[in-house]
Amino acid sequence: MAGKSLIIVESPSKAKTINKYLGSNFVVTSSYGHIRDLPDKGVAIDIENGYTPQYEISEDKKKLVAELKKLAKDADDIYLATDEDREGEAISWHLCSVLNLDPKKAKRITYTEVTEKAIKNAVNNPRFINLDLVNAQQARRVLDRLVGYELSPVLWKKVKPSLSAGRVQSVAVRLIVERERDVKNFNSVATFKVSANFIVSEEGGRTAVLKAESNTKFSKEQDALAYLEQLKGAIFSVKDIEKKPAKRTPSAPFTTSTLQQEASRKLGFSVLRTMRIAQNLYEAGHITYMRTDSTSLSDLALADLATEIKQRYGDKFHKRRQYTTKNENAQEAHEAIRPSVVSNFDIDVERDEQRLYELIWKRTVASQMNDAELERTIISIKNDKNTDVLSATGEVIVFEGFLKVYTEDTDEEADADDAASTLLPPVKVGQDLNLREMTATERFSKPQPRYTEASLVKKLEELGIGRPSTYAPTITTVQQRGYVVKESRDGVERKFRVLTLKENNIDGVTKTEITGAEKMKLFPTDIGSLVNDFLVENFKDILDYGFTAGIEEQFDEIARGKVEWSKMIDGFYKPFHSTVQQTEKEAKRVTGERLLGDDPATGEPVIARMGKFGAMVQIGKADENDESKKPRFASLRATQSIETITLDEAMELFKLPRVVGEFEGKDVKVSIGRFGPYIAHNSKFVSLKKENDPYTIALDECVELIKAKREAEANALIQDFAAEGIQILKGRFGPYIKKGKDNYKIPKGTEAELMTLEEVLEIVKAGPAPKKGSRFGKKK
DNA sequence: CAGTGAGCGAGCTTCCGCTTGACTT
Repeated sequence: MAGKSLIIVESPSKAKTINKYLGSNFVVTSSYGHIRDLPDKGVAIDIENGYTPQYEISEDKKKLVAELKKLAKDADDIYLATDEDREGEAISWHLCSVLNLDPKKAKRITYTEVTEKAIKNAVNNPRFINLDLVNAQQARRVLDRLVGYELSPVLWKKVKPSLSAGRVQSVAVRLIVERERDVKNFNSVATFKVSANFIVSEEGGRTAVLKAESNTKFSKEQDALAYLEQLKGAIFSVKDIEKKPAKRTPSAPFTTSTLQQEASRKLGFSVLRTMRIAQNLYEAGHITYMRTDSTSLSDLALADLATEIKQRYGDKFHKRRQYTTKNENAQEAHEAIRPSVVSNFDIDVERDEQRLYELIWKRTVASQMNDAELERTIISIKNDKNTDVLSATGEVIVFEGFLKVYTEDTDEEADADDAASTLLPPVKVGQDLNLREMTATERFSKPQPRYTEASLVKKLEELGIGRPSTYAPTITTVQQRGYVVKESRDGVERKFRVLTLKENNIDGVTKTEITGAEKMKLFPTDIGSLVNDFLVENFKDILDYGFTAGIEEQFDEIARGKVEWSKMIDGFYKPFHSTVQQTEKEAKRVTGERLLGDDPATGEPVIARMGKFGAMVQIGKADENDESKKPRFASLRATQSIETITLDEAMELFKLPRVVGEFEGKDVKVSIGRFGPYIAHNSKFVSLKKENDPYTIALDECVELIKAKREAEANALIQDFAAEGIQILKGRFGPYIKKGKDNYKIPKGTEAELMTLEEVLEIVKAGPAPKKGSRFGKKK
């Protein structure tokens, strides 16, 4: 390694690419993101001493850091090439600290595009670490820790253990809670909209239909009826034909957020799935980096795109465009998400990867294509009975431009009556038109739609909350905490009136439609609403939609060297901490308690509230003076909520646990537990199937389930050391050892059937396997 | 596709932002 230079980047795939560009005098390796951070345990900030963070090398990075140290020791020169943003600057600074480099002298290089020219240019022009930018990152990190680790314990005390709050997740939950309330409180207004179909004779004796609409709307059916009455026998004619040119412009290339939105709309992917697939494409070298907030393309990419478009579609389809990023918070450390090699349209990957790649390819190519030119035609139609004018709108494409490749979808459901992009039959001004029928249809105003994962990401980005690397994990977190659920819900039937004028006759019919049906939308849970209301009431500032934008401005001041970071934090923390203390002292426990009515049997009050293990209903209240007076409890079903459950529904819940009968001399009891409905029999438990109703299931059905479970257990038993109370069982991940409540892993390559008692005891002695941690950020 | 089934007595939970890998109890 003597005479060689070491370059450290953040992503290993990037390291691989850069390695190809630089000669053998360079060794390119990666830090895999941050290498040091605050430990999980405790606040780990010395608040009294200038908020000094107590950084640690993360457990899973120790091995990596040791390797980096070794490489650094042997290198002549070290270039810190982490991303050109706040976090990247901090990573370089942490690298200095673990590699014993002087941050004032270390060589820091940056580039926003991974091309040979950009990399070589960067290596030839190193700078020093920007300590102001590092301090802005430290302020960000410390503030997030203080908010998260002081707010969460307040929730443990006042609401329920293990809950969490934070600058980003709590605002995400607030958006969903408030949108849900808007939807529930929305007053739908009915209006009658008028449309008409005319018959137009075309050359050759054929006829075409011209569809037109009136701008006049009626709030009452009788007014709509009067309008139609008035037009009985009317003669309609073309009043005017107006033609206007119009154009459409392509969208900017993908950022993380817009990719997540379009993959959701066009492919139905969750944001997590989109990111996983994009990661695969990135690692295989098919696309550029997928966590980016930038819409810009490298000069190299622009040139390749020009060649590709001209060759595929012709010169007039190409238009060079460089997009500026609208988002004020963008840090633009990378390019937009684009194909690495634009001439590759077909790549050899899995189907989902292919579909996402195609989307990226088309979006990128379209972004460098010419506007689509359209001609919009508006035909106005008058009549001899009133002054109302109907109009028919049509659109024809004069020049396809980028539409040849790509159209962006919108979140709004397309109106089925939308007349856009239709060709209108040929008519002349003054020409009479034959009315086939005219209808006045009752339509209802709609509330703002509930959020999908992707539209929530869009909203968060607009508010400047969260980063490309955290959108998907944030959405997972709020669901994991039980604040939010993603599900589909059935709609309800709604009646609407349709009045039809046909052949001088008016008919009124009542039709039904389904309204309010939702597909994979985000809904708040009881605990989500409860926690949100508590936080909004007591920590209004932090839950404010503008909070992040406000502190980002202060971080910018730090980055510009105008403000000392610990002073900024002090200004935030002093009032925040005193609010925390005051809330802990004064705020009442939040249970969302709601009185449903009285128990018909005993006359005692029945309430719904949040308990330690979730939403529940309760009959009677505990009495300190009377030990014998214990309330009865029952958990709510997953589909029920504290805010909407009725007394009758609550009383149903108390029918469990239910003794169905006897089997082998023991009671067969049915109840609903933490994991859903189950049968308890002879101190064993059997889960009910989806189709079994715990309130009505019969004894023979229960017995069947018990027998089935016994058989499954017998099949799962590989070895039984009854004397020691140890069993070897067949599990989901292969065989494992079970003793009492503990499970033990069997080493790879060991034949479970042939294990001796001695071998098993050896494993048991070594202790049970550690509990499963979360997917990201493994616990020790 | 195994296991879990309570209603605080113990200790623990928790943030946001960078990154990918190991093969689960």
